Amino acid sequence: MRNSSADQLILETLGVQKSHLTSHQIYEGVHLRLPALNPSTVYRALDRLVSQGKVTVSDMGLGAAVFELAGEKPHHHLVCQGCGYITMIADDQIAPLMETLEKNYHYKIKTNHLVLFGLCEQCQQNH
Amino acid sequence: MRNSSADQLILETLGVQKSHLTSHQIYEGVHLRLPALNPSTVYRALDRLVSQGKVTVSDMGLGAAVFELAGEKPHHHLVCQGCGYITMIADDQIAPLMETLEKNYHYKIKTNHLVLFGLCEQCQQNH
DNA sequence: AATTATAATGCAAATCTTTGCAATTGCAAT
DNA sequence: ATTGCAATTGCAAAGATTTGCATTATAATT
Repeated sequence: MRNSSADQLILETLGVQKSHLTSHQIYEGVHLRLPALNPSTVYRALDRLVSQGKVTVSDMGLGAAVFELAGEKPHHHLVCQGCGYITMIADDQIAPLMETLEKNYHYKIKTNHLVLFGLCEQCQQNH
Repeated sequence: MRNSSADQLILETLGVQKSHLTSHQIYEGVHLRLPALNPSTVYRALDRLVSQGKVTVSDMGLGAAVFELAGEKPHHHLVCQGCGYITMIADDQIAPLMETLEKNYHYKIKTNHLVLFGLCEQCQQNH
């Protein structure tokens, strides 16, 4: 494992934007600052960072996975499959489960962003 | 919403294989039985089924999202980012959380497959 | 049965992502 | 400083997925 400039750029980009970025958005952002950088380099660097646990991925049902810095404050979402509305879930509700799992399975969980799909109250009725 | 033959084929394929299939694997499977079917039709049908809640998606860190029939018995995984080993999590451990969330947020949760990433006991030490 | 509105499909092009291989770079050991 | 090894990168090609638009099929209505 080596200190790569692509990795650095990606980490900075994620650090600045602090939002959920798709791989392509990341490529675009990095490309602005260093146009010479090849797409495949960016995609490969992203893979690396994820498997190193420095970056996390989640699927928010947007058609593409989204990335963010690992170590950001854990936060979670409910996504309604009826209307698309996204609700935040406080980490208080999730953290205890994570701790239980870590204890039961002797695991150190890195996932800091859960996305759960379902139907909101309204969309259950409109069914 | 209409009864489409592509949808039927996909549901049957998922029903037979009962495993986690990527969109491309699904396309291949369906293509075997009906070679005339266009890729874009399959991908669009898959989208449709997901947003209708008949099929669920999850990212297992394999580089591609995996699909399965909604309504299958809920099951969950821990994926180790060190060695890649996959541990099953009993639904007993997860179900209570889901119920709590459903109550607190008046939601009907459809996600039946959680995938959490982290480090197993060994890989924490080898760090 | 004919008509209409809407959903699903095919096709081709565009876009996004992955992969193989050769060239380059960074790091450590000499 | 030089050397050697392994990781990273660029490039080009292949592969996967999405999109726009015209066409076809479906279901409901008349």
